[in-house]
Amino acid sequence: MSLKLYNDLTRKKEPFVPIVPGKVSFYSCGPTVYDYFHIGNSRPFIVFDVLRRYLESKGLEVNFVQNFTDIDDKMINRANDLGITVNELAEKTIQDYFEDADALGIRRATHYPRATEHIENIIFLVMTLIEKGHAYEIEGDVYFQVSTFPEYGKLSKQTIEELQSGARINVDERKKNPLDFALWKTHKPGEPSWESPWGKGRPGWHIECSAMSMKYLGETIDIHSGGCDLTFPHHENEIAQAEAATGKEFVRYWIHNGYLLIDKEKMSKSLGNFLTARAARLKFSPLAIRLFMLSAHYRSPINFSEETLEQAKAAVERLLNCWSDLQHARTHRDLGASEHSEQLQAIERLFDSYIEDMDDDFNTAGALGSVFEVVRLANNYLKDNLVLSLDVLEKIESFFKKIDDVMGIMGLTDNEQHEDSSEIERLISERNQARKDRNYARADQIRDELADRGIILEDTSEGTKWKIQI
RNA sequence: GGCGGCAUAGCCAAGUGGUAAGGCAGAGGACUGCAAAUCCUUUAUCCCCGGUUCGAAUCCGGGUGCCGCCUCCA
Repeated sequence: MSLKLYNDLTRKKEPFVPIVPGKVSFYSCGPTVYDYFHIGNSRPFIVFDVLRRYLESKGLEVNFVQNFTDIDDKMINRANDLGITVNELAEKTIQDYFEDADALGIRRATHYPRATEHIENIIFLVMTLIEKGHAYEIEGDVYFQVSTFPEYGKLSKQTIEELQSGARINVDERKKNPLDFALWKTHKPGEPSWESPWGKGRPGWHIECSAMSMKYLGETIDIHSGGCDLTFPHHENEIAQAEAATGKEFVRYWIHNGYLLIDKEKMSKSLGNFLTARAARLKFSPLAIRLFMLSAHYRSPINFSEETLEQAKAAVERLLNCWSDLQHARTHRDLGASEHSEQLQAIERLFDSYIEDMDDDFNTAGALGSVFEVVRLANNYLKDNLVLSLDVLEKIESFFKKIDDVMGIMGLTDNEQHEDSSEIERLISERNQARKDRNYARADQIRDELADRGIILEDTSEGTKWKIQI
């Protein structure tokens, strides 16, 4: 059993075989840091975080690189609007990025290269392309000449001619071909610029990813990911730049996530129909947002709505309730050495099924099915057996820990519980004494106080359970 | 015009040849100081038409509808 990934380059599912056994080089296109990222932007961050974690769970060492685009038109315009420098804007936005990404359980990448810190690498790459006849300079601008790269269009499955016929852009008359794209842009007054062989200027957008990917991961890497709207032109151009320069294959597996829609429309800043990830995570729990993102296949469009998020939240609560019931049972039930091999085998089968789905092009929605089947198994097990097998309990707990370590939907590993459980237990005892004394006013008071702290109490036939509200 | 995706129960969503996972909501039941919460059980023949096949949601042809890329965009 091994991982298969849908490769957009071949439009087929292919067995994933890393270049270097045991290691994975993974470049994921990151944000342009001019504003908070919105919940649509967070889809690739979350799903590729999960893919990265899954690879690691298989024992692979993943070198995960995500860039920050910190110089382009949007950066310049926004900085001007705010009356700050482009660098100040970048610093502030990157800080905000980490605040939101961390809160959403997105693990830190191995490297976060920024375009402005790799100007030398970029210039060197542009020089190489000029030397090799793939690029030309006009009045301080440098363009990539697509006609010199016959494979141009191989990712978007279009020929240069087909791409031209559909072009809607206003053609810059100086370019040799409308599809030629800027590698270097000449300096304009009031814009940040760097010295280069072509005068002062700044890099084009696409070149940074090629340059930084090669710097941190090598000329040929395993995986390059991004939103499907980056397929053309961004990733097509990255391929052209890198492969024209090195003569080697740039990326083995290209993977793209589908859009997040809102009211059936693409969520985007230009349409103005966006919700920032910050607002979303404050309104819904990060765990619910993650489960929502994983509830559909990563390549399918997914519709964001109040209703779908509430559904995800309820699903997370089901997981968490099961977990807290298991913890309660551990301390309140007899743990006999009784044989429950049927359960053990069933859990193993469900874990295999989870792996099978994840291995099949990262089918998180299918994998979640197995997760919830374990929930039902666990609930039934607790319901049907007064004396529990420690083996079974540990097997179930281990299952949840493993899937949570990859999906991050239960907060078992990343969100440490900061509540003082002994304090809570003490209040619960006090409340139960009050209940025995029929002092329900005091009992309810304690329950309300804990509720204010986000602790939910549940009275059951085997005592009072507590859990944290998400 | 070119390229591509999608259509499965009230909602979300797996499933690519053998009579449809899972989640949410709903209904019934259990538990309970009322309540809440929780748990259990339960709910579909897969957009339409035609074809291939012993057998199709799953393959082929046609149709309808929705969406995306070809311009900055995750």
